[in-house]
Amino acid sequence: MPKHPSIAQLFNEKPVGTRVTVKGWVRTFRNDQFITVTDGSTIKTIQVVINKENFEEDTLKKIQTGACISATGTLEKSLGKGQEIEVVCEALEILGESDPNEFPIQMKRHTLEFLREKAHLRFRTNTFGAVFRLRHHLAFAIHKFFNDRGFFYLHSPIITGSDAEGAGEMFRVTNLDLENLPKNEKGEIDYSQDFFGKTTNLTVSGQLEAELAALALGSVYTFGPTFRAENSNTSRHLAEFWMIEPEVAFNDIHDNQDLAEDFLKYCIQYALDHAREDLEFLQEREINEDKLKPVDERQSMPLIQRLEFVVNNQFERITYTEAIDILLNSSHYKKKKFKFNVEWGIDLQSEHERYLVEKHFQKPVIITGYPAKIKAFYMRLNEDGKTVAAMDILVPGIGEIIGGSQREERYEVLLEKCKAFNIPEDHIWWYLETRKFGTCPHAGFGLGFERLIMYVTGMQNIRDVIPFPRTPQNAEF
RNA sequence: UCCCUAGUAGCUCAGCUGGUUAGAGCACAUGACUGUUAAUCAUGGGGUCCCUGGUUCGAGCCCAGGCUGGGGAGCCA
Repeated sequence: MPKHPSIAQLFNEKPVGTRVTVKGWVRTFRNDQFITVTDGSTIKTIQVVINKENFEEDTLKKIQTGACISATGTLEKSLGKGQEIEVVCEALEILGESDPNEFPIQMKRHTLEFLREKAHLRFRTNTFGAVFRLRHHLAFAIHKFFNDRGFFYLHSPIITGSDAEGAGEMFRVTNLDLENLPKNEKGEIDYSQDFFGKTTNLTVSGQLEAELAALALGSVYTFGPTFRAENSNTSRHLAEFWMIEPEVAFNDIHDNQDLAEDFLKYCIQYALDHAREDLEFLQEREINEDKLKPVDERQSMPLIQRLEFVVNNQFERITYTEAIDILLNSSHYKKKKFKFNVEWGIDLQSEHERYLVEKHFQKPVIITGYPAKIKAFYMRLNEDGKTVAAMDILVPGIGEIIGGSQREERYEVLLEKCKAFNIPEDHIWWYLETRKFGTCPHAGFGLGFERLIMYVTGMQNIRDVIPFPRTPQNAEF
């Protein structure tokens, strides 16, 4: 514990009449008398009141927006209207100056795009303070949810020798001298001289490893960084993001849906219970930002109401085949408003998913039973022989937030799928072996952590919910 | 990667049909005021109009190419 109380503590305990020290950063200095200070412990700021007669002019000059100060004085009930308590300052120390001509964060509206370029300082703003406090609470909620249910936290490798994860383009990991690559007799690059004696990459998914662990420990989850070298330039994709992947032995696709729905609701409820003030701030922010937008682009429900709606309503559960029927029978389809064709066998396009979630059901939807051809090789083939026990959870505003499946546990069927998907057996021999030695039904899913944070905070761009976003052509900071 | 769109002061933006010395609010500096709430009032400083080239008597404005940001699509979480 720091020797001084945080601003959050001061507001919780309100030790009026006692001598306290506040340390934090100056937001504004009004009237040569009132310093608004934030220390990040809460969205709230505390007002430090000074009598300028009592302080050196040099000190007063250094009370600038962005400066770090330590103020000691008596905590009093505020005489002003804007706040309940304030510190009547007796001693003031400037811990770190901030040249106002250079400090870019002002007490005014900044665009998120501008703040993205100041990622090292944007933590100081209300918005990013709220977002990153929520990010913490959600991470904690995830661990608590799984821990309370007897799951074990599995650390899947970040550097992987497997190139069959099948989830996307990978980043190569090497310590070969790129200016002078070793070659074999055929003139090819000799990867046997690389650090691991073979080609290695950053992981695109911990799922296969999680399956190995689940078939021994029962219920496990991973929660770690994941990397995709795809040239995706959207507000929903990152090259480096954090993913949660539970995997449960003996669960089928229905258990998997129950787990995913419980999980999402738990995390959202946890945020509502533990970060209410931050959510209220973000809700206000969203309402104000919406005023600048055309009416049809505004949120139909305020943030907190949206979150409570998800917590209090059953997710809609439909099959892919039913989804296609709904789309085909929609007036939207009959008026030819979809850009992409709708027929059984297509991969659902963003516009289709959005229609189902935002127009038709207006709540989270779980779609199961996708055509085998458009889903990954490890998903369990259904009795009909053409669909798999896959599930996607779609939420309004974000689209797909969770993708999962019951895994193919039957050795022979999995071998066939490997052939059909051109996955060499010797690349995943270890994965196949779990189906030879005591295989069992099991299921799991993957959740993009940043997408959950987007949904809970209402932030529209994924670059604003991770401290230092990694996207194509951008790895600043 | 494809489509659309934007780039003017530190920030957010305006800038007419191509026409004289490029504007506002905020921020900043100086002063006044002193229980303020993004305080207020007065005065002041501050510009590679994204870059390169072109058209023109004349380009912030028109044209071409590029760079960067944003939105959408694809891929996906």
